[in-house]
Amino acid sequence: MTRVEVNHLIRDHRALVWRDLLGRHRPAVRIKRPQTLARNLPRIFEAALEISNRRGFAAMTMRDLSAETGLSLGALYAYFSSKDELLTMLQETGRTITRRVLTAALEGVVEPREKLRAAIKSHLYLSEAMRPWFYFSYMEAKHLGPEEKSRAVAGELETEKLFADIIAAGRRAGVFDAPEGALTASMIKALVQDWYVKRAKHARRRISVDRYAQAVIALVEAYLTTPRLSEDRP
Amino acid sequence: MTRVEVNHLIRDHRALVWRDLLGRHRPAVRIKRPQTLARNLPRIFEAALEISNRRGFAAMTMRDLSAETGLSLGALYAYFSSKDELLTMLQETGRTITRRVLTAALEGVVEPREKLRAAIKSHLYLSEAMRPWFYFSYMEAKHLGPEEKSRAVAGELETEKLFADIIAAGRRAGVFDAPEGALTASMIKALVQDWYVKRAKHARRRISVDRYAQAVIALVEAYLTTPRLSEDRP
DNA sequence: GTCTATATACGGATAGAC
DNA sequence: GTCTATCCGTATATAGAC
Repeated sequence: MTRVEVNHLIRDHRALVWRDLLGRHRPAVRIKRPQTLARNLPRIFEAALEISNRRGFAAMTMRDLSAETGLSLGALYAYFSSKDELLTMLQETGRTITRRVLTAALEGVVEPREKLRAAIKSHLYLSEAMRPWFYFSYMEAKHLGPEEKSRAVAGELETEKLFADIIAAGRRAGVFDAPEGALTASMIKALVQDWYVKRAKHARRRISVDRYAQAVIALVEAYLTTPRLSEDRP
Repeated sequence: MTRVEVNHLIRDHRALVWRDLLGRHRPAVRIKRPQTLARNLPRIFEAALEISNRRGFAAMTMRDLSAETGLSLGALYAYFSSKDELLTMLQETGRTITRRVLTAALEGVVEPREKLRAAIKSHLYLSEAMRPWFYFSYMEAKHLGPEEKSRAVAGELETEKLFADIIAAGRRAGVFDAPEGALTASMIKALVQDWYVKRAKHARRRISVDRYAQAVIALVEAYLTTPRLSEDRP
């Protein structure tokens, strides 16, 4: 799974994700012409992510968004019914695309070592291609309403389970020695998240996404394939 | 380094941290009697952390804080001059105590393996004892003003450098094989942060801090002590 | 569809009595 | 030191013209 392949998957799925999104928010979106929507909604989303990721969603005012997009306050409210709904729409987009692309990226890969590598890489490449969305989802998840928050948590666990299932399969196949499979999956997820949450730091150090991916893979594989020694302390 | 020892260190240093803090904010704090300060300021801080960690600092209103502490709006402003200064005070407290306790915890430990284990454990135990502060520092760091933000970043890097220095020393001593020392340090930090950022998840799974510490240590030691194979892909 | 102008409410912060 | 009452700015959201 290369960066280019992941980017192709993103392109393939993006249109479907937008359609899903609009389907779920029909009454709020008062714009009728698909062309207008396609021209402005992505700009609104990008601007909202940019401002929110700098100062936080709560601190972003509709006037900021208006200035950044070039649309008036009144116009903005034709694309969503409230600031809160904008938050929900943004979160949904990130979650949906993550699920779709990751599923597609792993289709057909069966050998556990290969599959684990592919899962780590495609997650990293995906987060690289859509960094603002990932960062936003991570930082603003707790500001969601109860039902949206529980969807966000479910999405997180789904991704984590993907790693856990690969490790479990590897154990059954005898290629992994994993005394803490679920915990290892959770640690992999933490490492992947750190890539996009601390993006600026890694960039300053000139760490490329491929080098980071290799480091994570090497770390995890050393753990999963080292014969466990019983001298390890309790 | 046990949990109990870390808790003792926290207790020993707490008073000094408070004094530092008040020294730096003298003009803003209008409360004169130390007793009154000692009774109310901790309550204000706890309440602020509790509300902020649930809904975000920006979304916390002074009226919320007033309700939660039982102090009136007017009274609150005798303890700090603005909501922004409250944010700064909260951040400073967490940073200062982290630096002091971690330094004290590693005093006298020299053997690299031992030292790395002690650093991981004491960081985890510390974050466990002061979870609200750690979570708050992590989530709200980006909402700080420029000079406070750069202090926060410096604090992060200081902690990370602590891990990096131990790994470098271990490499010189021949006990660690670390092709990516700095990156490994950054990954350890990410894993430690995940402990307190995703606290609820770990609690739900009944993962104790000791079990988590063991998993992180085992993961990292497997990587740092496995002879590197050149068959690893580029 | 998009604009300007505005209703309405809520937030941070202060004044001044006790 | 703490309270109540209030100032003043700014936020979200809407009305209605174009």
